[in-house]
Amino acid sequence: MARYNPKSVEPKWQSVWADKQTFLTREDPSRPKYYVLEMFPYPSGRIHIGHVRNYAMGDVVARYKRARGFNVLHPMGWDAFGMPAENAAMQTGAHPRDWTYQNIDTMRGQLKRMGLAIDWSREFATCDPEYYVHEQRMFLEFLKLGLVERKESYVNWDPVDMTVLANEQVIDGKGWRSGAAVERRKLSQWFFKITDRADDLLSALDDLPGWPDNVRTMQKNWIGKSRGLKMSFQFDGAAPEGFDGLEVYTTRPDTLFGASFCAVAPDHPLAVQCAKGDPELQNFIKDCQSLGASEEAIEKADKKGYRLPFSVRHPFVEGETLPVFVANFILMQYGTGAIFGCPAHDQRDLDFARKYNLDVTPVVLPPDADPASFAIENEAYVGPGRLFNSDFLNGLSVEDALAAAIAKVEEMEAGSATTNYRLRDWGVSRQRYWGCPIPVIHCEACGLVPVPEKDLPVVLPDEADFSEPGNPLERHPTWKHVTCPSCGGPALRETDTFDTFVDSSWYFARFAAPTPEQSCDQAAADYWLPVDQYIGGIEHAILHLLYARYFTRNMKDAGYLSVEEPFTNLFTQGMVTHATYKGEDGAWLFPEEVDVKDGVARHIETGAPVAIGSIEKMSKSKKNVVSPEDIAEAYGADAARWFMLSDSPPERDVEWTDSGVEGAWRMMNRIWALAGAAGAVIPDMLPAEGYSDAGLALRRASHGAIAGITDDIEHFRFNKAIARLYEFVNAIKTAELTDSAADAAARGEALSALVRLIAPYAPHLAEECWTALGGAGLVCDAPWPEADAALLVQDEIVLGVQVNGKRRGEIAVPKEADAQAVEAIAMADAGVQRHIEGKTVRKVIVVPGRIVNIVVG
RNA sequence: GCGGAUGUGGCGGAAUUGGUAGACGCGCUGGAUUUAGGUUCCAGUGCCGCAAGGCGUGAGAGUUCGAGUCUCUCCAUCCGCACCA
Repeated sequence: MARYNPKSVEPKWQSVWADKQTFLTREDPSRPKYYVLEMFPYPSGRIHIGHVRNYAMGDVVARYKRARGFNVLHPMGWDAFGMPAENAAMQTGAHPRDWTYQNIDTMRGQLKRMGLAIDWSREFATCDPEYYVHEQRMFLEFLKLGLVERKESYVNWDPVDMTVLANEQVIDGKGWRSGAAVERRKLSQWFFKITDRADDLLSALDDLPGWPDNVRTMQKNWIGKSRGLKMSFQFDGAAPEGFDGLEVYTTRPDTLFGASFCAVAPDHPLAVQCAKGDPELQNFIKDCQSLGASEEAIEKADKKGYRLPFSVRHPFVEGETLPVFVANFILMQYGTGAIFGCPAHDQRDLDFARKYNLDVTPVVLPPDADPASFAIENEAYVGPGRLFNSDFLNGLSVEDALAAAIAKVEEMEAGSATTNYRLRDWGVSRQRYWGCPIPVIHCEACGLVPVPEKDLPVVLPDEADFSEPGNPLERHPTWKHVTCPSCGGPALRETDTFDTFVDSSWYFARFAAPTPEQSCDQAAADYWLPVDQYIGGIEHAILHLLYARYFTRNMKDAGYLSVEEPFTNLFTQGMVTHATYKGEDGAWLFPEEVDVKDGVARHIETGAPVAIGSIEKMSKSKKNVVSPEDIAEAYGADAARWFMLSDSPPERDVEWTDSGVEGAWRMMNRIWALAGAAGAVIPDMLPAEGYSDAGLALRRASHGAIAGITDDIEHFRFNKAIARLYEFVNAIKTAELTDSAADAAARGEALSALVRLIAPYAPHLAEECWTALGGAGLVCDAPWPEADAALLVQDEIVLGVQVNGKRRGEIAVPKEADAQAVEAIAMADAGVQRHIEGKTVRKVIVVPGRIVNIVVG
C-alpha cells in the first residue's frame, strides 16, 4: 500500500477534469441553477493563503451543490485595473498591462493547482477591452437615462497618488491606499447619482435575509437616513445680499424654544460671502479647513466660532433674536450646512455655548425631574421627557412635540419636513492611466459629446509616460486630441478613467454571459442571476457591496437585467492570521526563518533569540506570510484546503499553524489508508438484514454522518462538517465487523459515503479513493449520498440522571420506554440511589430522550 | 460618543426549542512498533483531590426542577461609523 502522494495525484486529476471539461457550464433550463461566486482577486502578483481559504469555501459550496443536482456556475476572473500596476510602472518601468497580465498568468496557474471546480472558459480581466467596452456603453446609457452627471464639487484629493478619492476611500482623513492626508479640492467630476437611490438601497436591505446582519447594519449606517425639518430663519434687519433667510436642517425641532444661536459651516456660501471683506474671517475659515478630519483632530478640536454681523429672528418668539456664527463643527456636506443650536439638548451646542457665553435653556424635562430645579451643567440632556419652557409645546412628549413643531413651521410656511442622507453621490473620475477610459469628448463648440457607439471601446494608448506622478493620459502627446463626433472640429478626449469600483460593480453579470462579446446576454442573465451565494471579505461590506447593489439597479433600468439585488446570500469569511517574528536587530522575520520550540523562538541560521509578536493578518510588510505553493508542495492542495476550513468557523479569523496543516495531512493519509486499500467494495445493493450489531452501528454512523455533514454544509459550518468527518473515519476504523456479506456491504456503504462526503474539501484525494473503491466515473459527478431516516434513530438511548440538578448517573433506556419506565430505571441506578438515600423524593422530571431530574428535599 | 459582535480546558473550537459542558482537532503525558524518526499505532488528558467528592463556560445577581444558552447590572476584547445637527 503506497503512501498517498499528492504531488502526482493532484496534477493527474486536474488534467482529467480539464480534459473532460468537467466544470464547463452552460445554461440548462431543465435543471435548477446555482451561482456561487467568490470576490474576484486583484492580480497583485501571487496567490496568498487568504485566497486559498476564500476559494476553498466557494469550492465546497460549488461541488456540494453540483452533487445535489444543481447546474452550478462557478467562474473566476481578475479585478485588474488599479494603482499597483501603475506604481510598478513608476518603480520598475514595466508597462502596467504587461505587469498585470503576467501576474494573472502566475496566479491562474497557482489557482489551478488548488483544484478548484471553476469554469475557466468564462475567465476575463477587467482590463480586457472586451470587458470594459460594455462598461463604457453602459455608462453612456446611464448618461442618457440621467443616472450619471458631471458636476463641480469639492473632492477628496490624494496628494501622493494625485487622484480623487470617493468618501468611502477616505479613512480617518487619509487616502485608503497611500495613507496620505487628504486635501479638499474643487474639480469637475463624473458622479453616479447613488443618492437618488438612497431610500431604495436602504429599505431593500430588509429584504436580504441571506445577508449577515452586521453588513446590513453597516450599510444602513452608511446611508444614514434621518428625518427632520428644513426651515428658514429670517434675518433681523437687513439681510445679507443674495440671502432670503438662513436655511437650517434639524432633527430636533421640538427643542426650538431652547435655541440660542445659529451657525454655518466654514464653506457655507454665507461665510464665503462675508469673508470677502473680512480678512479675520478669511483666516478663521482657513484655520478650520486646515484642521484635518482625522479622529484625533476631531476629538481634540475645540468648538470654535466666528460671530457674523447678523442676527436671525426666532420663528416662534416675537422679538427674540439669535446670533449667527461661522463654526468649525458644522459640515457643509450634511443637511444645509447650517444649524440652529440648542445647547441644553445637544452636547456640541453646549460646548459651544459655554465657550461663547450663550444662553442654555432646558426645554425637555426628564421623567421625575423637578422643573424648578432642573438645570444643565456640562452635559446636555438628550433623553426622553416632557417639554417645558416651550409655550405651545409645554407638556408634550418629545415625540409629540416634534410633530407639533413641524406642523407649526409648515403652517407658517417657514419650512417643511424632509429626509436627509449621509450618503453622498459616487464620484468615479480618477486621474489615472490604468483604468477604464470614460467615453466622452469635450468640444468647445458642442460641449460634452458622448463617444459614438461605433467608436467604442475607447482603448488606452499603448505608450505612456510613467516617470512622474499625475495622469499619464493627460500628458500623452496625441491621445486626447480628437475631432468632435458632432461638429468635426478639434476636441479633447476625457482623460479621466473610472474608479476601479465601477469595474467590480457588474462583473458578476458579465460572468453570466457565455461569450465576451456580450455584456449580459438577457436570457443567460435571467437564468443565472442573482448570484445565489457570494463569498468575500468583510472589508467590502460597504464599498463594493453597496456599489454593486446600486449598479445592478442601474443595469435593470437600462434593460440589461431583470434583478435589482445582485447577491441573494452573502457570506463574509474571516482572515488568515499568523504569529509575527522579530529578530534581535528589530527586523521582521519570515516564519520559515524561525524555529519555535516550547514557546521559545530562535533564528534557524544564527541561533539568535527571536521575539514572538502578536498574531495578525498576514501581510508582506510583517513577513508573517506562508506561501500556498510551499504548502501545496509539502502537503498537497487538499491538505491546505482541508486545514483552512477545519479549525475555525469560516466567518472567524483562523491562525495558520504548521501543526494544523500537518494534522490535515495526517487525515489525508488516514483516509487513503482506509479507502485506498479497501479494494472495489462499493456494494451494488445493500441487504435488508443480516448485519451484526457492529455492522448496524456502522450503518447508523454512515447515515448520521451524511445527515449531519449535509446540514453543516448547508449552513456554512465547514469546521463542524470536518469534525464529523473525523468522527466518521474513526467509526469506520474501529467498527468490529464480522466476515458476513452484509457487514462487508455496510463497510462498502460507509466508504462510498465517506469519499463522496470529503470530495468538496479534498477533491483530488476523493477521486483517487473513488477509483480505488471501484466507483463509477468521477466522484465529482457522483450524486450526494442520501441519509436513510430509518437509520438515524437509535434503539437505545443513553440518558443523564440528575439529582437536584446535578448529574449523578447515566442510564440506558429503550427508545420507546415511557416516562414511568424511565423513572423506574433512573431510581434504581446505583449512583442515583446514593444521593437520594434517606431523603424525600419531591418530584421527578422526565424529559423523553433528554434527561431525568430527581428533586429531593 | 453611537452601532454591531465576541468572551467556554494549555490552544482552535463543539454543545437543536433551556436538558449529560468540553464533540473533533492541535498540543501534552505514558506505552508499543521502527535501524532511526518530527512516522504509525494504543491509552490518558477541564481544574483541585490518593479517593469519596468538590469546583467549573469573563464577573455579579435573578428566573427555573434544571442556565454556556433566558433577564438585569458590570468588565474585557474586536470590528464599523463618527463634530451627520
